[in-house]
Amino acid sequence: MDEKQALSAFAALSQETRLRIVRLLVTAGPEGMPAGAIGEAMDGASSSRMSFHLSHLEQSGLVASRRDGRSIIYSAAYPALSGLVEFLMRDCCQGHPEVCTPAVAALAACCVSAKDNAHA
Amino acid sequence: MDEKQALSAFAALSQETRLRIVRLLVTAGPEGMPAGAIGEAMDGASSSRMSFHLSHLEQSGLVASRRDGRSIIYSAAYPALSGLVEFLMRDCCQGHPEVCTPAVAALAACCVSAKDNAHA
DNA sequence: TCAATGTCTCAAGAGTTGTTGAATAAATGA
DNA sequence: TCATTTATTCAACAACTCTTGAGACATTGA
Repeated sequence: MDEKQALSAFAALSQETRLRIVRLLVTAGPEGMPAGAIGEAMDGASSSRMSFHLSHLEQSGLVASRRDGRSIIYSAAYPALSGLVEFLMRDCCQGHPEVCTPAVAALAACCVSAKDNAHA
Repeated sequence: MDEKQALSAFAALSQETRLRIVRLLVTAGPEGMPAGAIGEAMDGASSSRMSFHLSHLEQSGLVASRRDGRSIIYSAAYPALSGLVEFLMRDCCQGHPEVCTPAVAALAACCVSAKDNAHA
């Protein structure tokens, strides 16, 4: 993740519909969802509007797509999300570890019950 | 951190100058830096331009300011950054813990040498 | 009090972004 | 082949964002 990619990702996430799509896909898991189903979840947004936002997200690298019959399935690009988090907090510890451990703890909290390798 | 705050924070981070300011302040530590010094670090951006971006960042909650004599000192709002990371990845584990542990690991990597409470 | 320093505010203009509706394209099944 | 379903592309327009330059405000030291 370089600055250019991070800027594109943050721009993608700074729009209400797109942020909701990303969060929906994050919880939907690796299998993803077809564009139509995502559109319905966005209080029935028009197809051209969905297409605009989905392609914006795909170009930013935050989601991936694949065709399945007539549908196009979109899914969260988890490595890109990890990379963005890492980019944002990179160098946060330069002499001040107390500053970023809360961020780690907050993020780790959602994984703790499942696995305990957060410090790997 | 709610959706509105997250949108504002992502919008703030989606602009090159502002992203650089945030990363500069993150590494600068809690003491922060005066506006003028930040401007010099942004290849000498004009004072009105810096003021525009700094107040944008302050409104989004990502940085804080305080006056010190003639200078105004800006510093990173670390809790807001933690909150944003947490918001972005919230619910990432719903049945798929393998999906977010890389993000935790990436973030924890920068803290590991200092402290080992990343799983707290 | 006055000049200098550091920063903010404001208005104007160029550029960018998001929505809409109509048209297009790809895949499927009758 | 033809109608249907699913999704994309395009042009136009309104709304928003960023930069610039001029001016104003707050603080300090002479």
